[in-house]
Amino acid sequence: MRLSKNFIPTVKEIPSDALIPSHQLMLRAGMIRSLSAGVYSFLPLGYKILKKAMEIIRDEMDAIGGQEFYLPALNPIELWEETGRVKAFGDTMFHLKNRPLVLAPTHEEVICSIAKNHLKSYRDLPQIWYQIQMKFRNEPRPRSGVIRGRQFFMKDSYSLDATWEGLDVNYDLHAEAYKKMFTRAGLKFFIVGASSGAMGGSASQEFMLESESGEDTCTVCDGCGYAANMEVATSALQKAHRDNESKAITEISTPNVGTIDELKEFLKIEERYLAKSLVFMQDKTPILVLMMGNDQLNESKLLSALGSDFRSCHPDELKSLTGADAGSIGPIGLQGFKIIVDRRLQGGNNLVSGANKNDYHIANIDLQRDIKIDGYFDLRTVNAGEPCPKCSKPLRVVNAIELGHIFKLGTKYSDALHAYYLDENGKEKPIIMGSYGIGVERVVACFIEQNNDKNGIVWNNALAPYHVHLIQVNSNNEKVVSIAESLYKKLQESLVDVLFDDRDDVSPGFKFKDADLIGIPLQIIVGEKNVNSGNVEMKSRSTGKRDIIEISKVCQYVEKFLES
RNA sequence: CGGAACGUGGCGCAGCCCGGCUAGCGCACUUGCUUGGGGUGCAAGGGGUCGCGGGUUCAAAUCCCGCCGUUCCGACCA
Repeated sequence: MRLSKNFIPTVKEIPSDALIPSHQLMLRAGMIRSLSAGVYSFLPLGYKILKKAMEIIRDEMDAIGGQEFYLPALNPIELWEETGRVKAFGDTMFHLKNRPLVLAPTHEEVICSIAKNHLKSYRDLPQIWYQIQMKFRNEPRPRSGVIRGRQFFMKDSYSLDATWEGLDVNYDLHAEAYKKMFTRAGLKFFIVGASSGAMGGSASQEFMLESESGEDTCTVCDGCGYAANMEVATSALQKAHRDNESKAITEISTPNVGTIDELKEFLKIEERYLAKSLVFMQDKTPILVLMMGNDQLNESKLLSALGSDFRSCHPDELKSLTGADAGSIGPIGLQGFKIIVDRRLQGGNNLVSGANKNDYHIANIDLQRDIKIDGYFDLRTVNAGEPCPKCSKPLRVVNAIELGHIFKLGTKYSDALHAYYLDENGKEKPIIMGSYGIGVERVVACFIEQNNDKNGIVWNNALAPYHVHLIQVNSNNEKVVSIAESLYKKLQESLVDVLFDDRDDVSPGFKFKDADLIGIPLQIIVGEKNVNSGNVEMKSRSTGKRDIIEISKVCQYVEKFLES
């Protein structure tokens, strides 16, 4: 492709709205332009790269027997009413004003409606159905360029099975396919156990990429490779140990002591003896949550412990429910509360907690003796430096970008939409589903996040928009022009995809800067210096290494380079 | 949705606090010359409803009010 005739609008200056490297570079290299918040046009260069990413994904999906669909973005709203997801998505789903249609944010409903009409027998199963298409989500806050947009390409696949064992097989096939895709794309990723959240289902893993600009938080262990989303992460931190003797309960005066730190200072005791109380409302039931010391409650963990949504209490509500303000609330003497306790406190005795009376605490609480407890759960948030639950090395806490997510969905959607099949015994059963997503733009943006330098992007062969970047340095030199032209022709004949900088109105420095910015792995530089002795220069974008080679050996060199 | 900032030729910005000549600078663009291995140099040009609406004033890019847009922090994130 000739740069003189094609549209790759590179820019020198960094657009002020772009903060992260991938966003800045995608704009500067002429890959994308923004149209409005979270909505991007892909220009020819960017689209070419996006298609490369899709091709890798498609290839690995086909390899596990996936069948590609093209599904409608416009969905009748009634379909979404049936699964209750109009409400579940709420404002995140785009609604059309002049038809009862919504823009699909994902496609479980459509897949199910097809399955329901055509997969009637266990003999029709299993199936893997996938699509690589635009999804629409009215994100309240788009950010980080194409990493969180309001419309984006997603590879979504759905496994349809007759048995739970079959689901396990398809789930594992997807996990393996994902590893292959991301490895081929050159991404340094890790896999975490995750919360399946409101999506429902039994197991779920996320494919993550460590990045400062990530919106998820994960713990990772550099020792053994353990990694988990903070929503489910645990550590091998010591539990409360039980003193031999449980002392008698006593009320103690603690004037002006509100926080755990103040209490620790005031009583001069170890933090592990302190039980912090938090109050939530679930429907109309007040919930008291006990945490050790300064341990932070993780709301995702609480959500899975409670099973349904909850909210925190207003200050005046706290006072009327417990008789005290936050800071003096405790488990002793509460009426009508459900009490749940973090596992770290399990078995604890001689604990101090609020007395439900301002400025007073109760000492020597024995959880087994003094309180009726409705359950122990892991509720705390892991902190950096705590020991890994597998190997006890210190954990790191990192931000990460979610590239892909695989779920064992189960029968939630097939039940709601009556997608049933007949088993060997002629018995009607819901199809068992899995759902597996990948953010395509994220694959591209994440690659750039991990592969750039001060001059621009550094593509690998898998995602690079062109195989080689041919630079004709001196357009006024006939010999340079004729050699560059003949190399262009010859390379194209060898099926090499060439970006040819044949511009005659641009200085050499400008061309080199553009080449480094766009970041094609191999640059072929045709300049006066070398052609006079029958040579051209091959420059690797990643290493900066230059080889002077004979003109006749260019194709051979390129071939070898592309294989590596 | 809560908090904050910004909005001035295509891009990056100055001017605004303290109202007053024809709204400026760099990049990009056009033309000519120049240069030709790391965003050449010189010269001459074109391009602006100063986000939108209202108000104050003799006079508003500048002060006041409202709205819209964009970005950041938080909440949310299937």
